[in-house]
Amino acid sequence: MRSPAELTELFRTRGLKVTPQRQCIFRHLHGNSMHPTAESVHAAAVHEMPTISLKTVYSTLNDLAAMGEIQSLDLGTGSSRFDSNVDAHHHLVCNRCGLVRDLYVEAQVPVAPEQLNGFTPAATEVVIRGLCSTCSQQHDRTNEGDAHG
Amino acid sequence: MRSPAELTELFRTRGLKVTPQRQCIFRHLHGNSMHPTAESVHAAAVHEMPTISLKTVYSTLNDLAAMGEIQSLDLGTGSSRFDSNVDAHHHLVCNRCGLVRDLYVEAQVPVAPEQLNGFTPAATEVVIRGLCSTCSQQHDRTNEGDAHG
DNA sequence: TTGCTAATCAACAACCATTGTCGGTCGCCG
DNA sequence: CGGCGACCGACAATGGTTGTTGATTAGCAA
Repeated sequence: MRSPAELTELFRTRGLKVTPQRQCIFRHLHGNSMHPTAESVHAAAVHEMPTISLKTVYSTLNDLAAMGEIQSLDLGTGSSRFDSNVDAHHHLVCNRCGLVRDLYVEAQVPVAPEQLNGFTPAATEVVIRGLCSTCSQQHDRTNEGDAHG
Repeated sequence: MRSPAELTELFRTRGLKVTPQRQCIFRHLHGNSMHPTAESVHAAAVHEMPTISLKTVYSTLNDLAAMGEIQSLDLGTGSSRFDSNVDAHHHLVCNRCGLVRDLYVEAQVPVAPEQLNGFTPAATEVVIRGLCSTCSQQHDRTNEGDAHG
């Protein structure tokens, strides 16, 4: 996504006011590769602005997503995650802790035209599910423990 | 998924009772490639059993998914969809009407080990989003109309 | 056939993520 | 400076899903 300064410009151009709340959200998203939920953006923002409301966070995130400045992801982890990375990329998702990591890979999906059968593809999303490094190690230990039991 | 008869056996083996409700759900899932939601399974089942409850449908679907007989999909269409196809395959999803189609493709996702960085992959899901044939045509007409206005 | 027990039902409440509403206040920016 | 958009708090409402309760039904093993 663009820098907070650029987003400030963009919002002004669109007739949207650049409030401290929005700037706060811009800053928390910029360079953030954690794929935060609205809740966690709010939690982070509250440290700076104790009275910022979850509602404001949601609407600002939706505004940004509508402008294409961030991406809204539904990875089946219960709540939407917001990705400040708009480049073409895919995702690794931990089945245990829900961690999401960006994955830069050119996926080859050789779809024959007759398989499309009239379907017009627009975007290809690849999600690799598994266990993140932390959960992998915990899983190993769990297995060891089971083996002894 | 297996045939209703096989599922009947499986349920008995597991100590689960084979009720008319469950059999009705088995039948409606078998060979169904529509990726129905719990709601739509319920709607179909009600035609045969007017008093079958949505709750029963949910719990039976969850039982089947826990046994690996069907697959629960979250494709960002609002509600979970249940896929009676457990083979390795991917999905086409219509951005407009939410239609889901199976896609049999061997996706090549060349992930370098250093990209995994400790992540242990278990499954790769590919979702191609776009417009189904029906919505594609409607979209074309809409564009024509816009061009005239 | 009987009896245990799981399954089901209806009706309802609760959950979670998200959005809407409202009245009142604040403050961005032309 | 002033209009209007944004914000707040507080709350209700949505939609999908799960839990609860108490009564009834019925699968299936003995």
